Amino acid sequence: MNRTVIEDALFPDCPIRNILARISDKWSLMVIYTLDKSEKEPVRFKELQRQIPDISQKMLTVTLRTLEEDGYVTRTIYHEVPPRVEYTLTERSRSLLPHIASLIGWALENREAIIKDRKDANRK
Amino acid sequence: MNRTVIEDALFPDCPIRNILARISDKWSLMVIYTLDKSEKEPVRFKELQRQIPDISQKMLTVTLRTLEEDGYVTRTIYHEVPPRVEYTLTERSRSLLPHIASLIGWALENREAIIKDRKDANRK
DNA sequence: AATAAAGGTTACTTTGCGGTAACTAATTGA
DNA sequence: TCAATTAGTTACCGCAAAGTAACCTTTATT
Repeated sequence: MNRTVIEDALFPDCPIRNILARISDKWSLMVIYTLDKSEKEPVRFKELQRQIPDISQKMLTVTLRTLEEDGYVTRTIYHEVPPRVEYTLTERSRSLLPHIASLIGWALENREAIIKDRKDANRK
Repeated sequence: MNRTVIEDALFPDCPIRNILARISDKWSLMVIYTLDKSEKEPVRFKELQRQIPDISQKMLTVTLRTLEEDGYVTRTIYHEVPPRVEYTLTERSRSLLPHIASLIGWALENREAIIKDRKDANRK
């Protein structure tokens, strides 16, 4: 990755910006990580809700649908009553996860310094 | 980085989420990459505007101020007329850039497949 | 006397993300 | 007969992010 490639990749309304925007919303990464936790075991909708207690039902649905559209999760419907719908991560999200992890790692290393800087800036 | 750390790092309203949210807004990465392009040469406000033509003056100001608050850029004022204000990246953003680059690299590798999936999903 | 220059600020408006609450389906158990 | 269960959908609302346009400052130039 050289700088020229990156530069081109971020021009206004480019697909890269678009792709990253869709996973940097409020809930996508949280959902992906929750699914990842289960080690390839499919997870039901209700179980996701239990593990992410502060997400609303609507946003869980919307987030899962968007993730499915972009090929990050698969959705399997079982026609039972009450309904059973199971979600699993695709290979695509598994290949994404290390990159996210490296970002989070960076944030963990730098968070104290950043929060301090932020305070100093607002003190003046 | 194991999964437990990542999990903890994403709990609701945690500082990590907060830090990442502030650089995943509409303009921050674009500004950081534009500054990076100049190879440690300070860049003036007007020059940033020229290189990011679709950003509004207000949003360029707001973005730069936020980046300064969090220690990603330094802002140097020269009391001349007309005014001169120069921006440079800090070591902090230079240490962040490789992680972003790896994400963008991933997006480049996967973009065609993702866009295809998205089309297929909407065709049905 | 008017204009341009750089780097903003301000007020106002628009957009869209996300939250809330109510409603649905079909079946089982009390 | 009623409630509970799962996995949603729908309509409505609020807030914050972002866009637009006008205005400001001081000095040099025409």
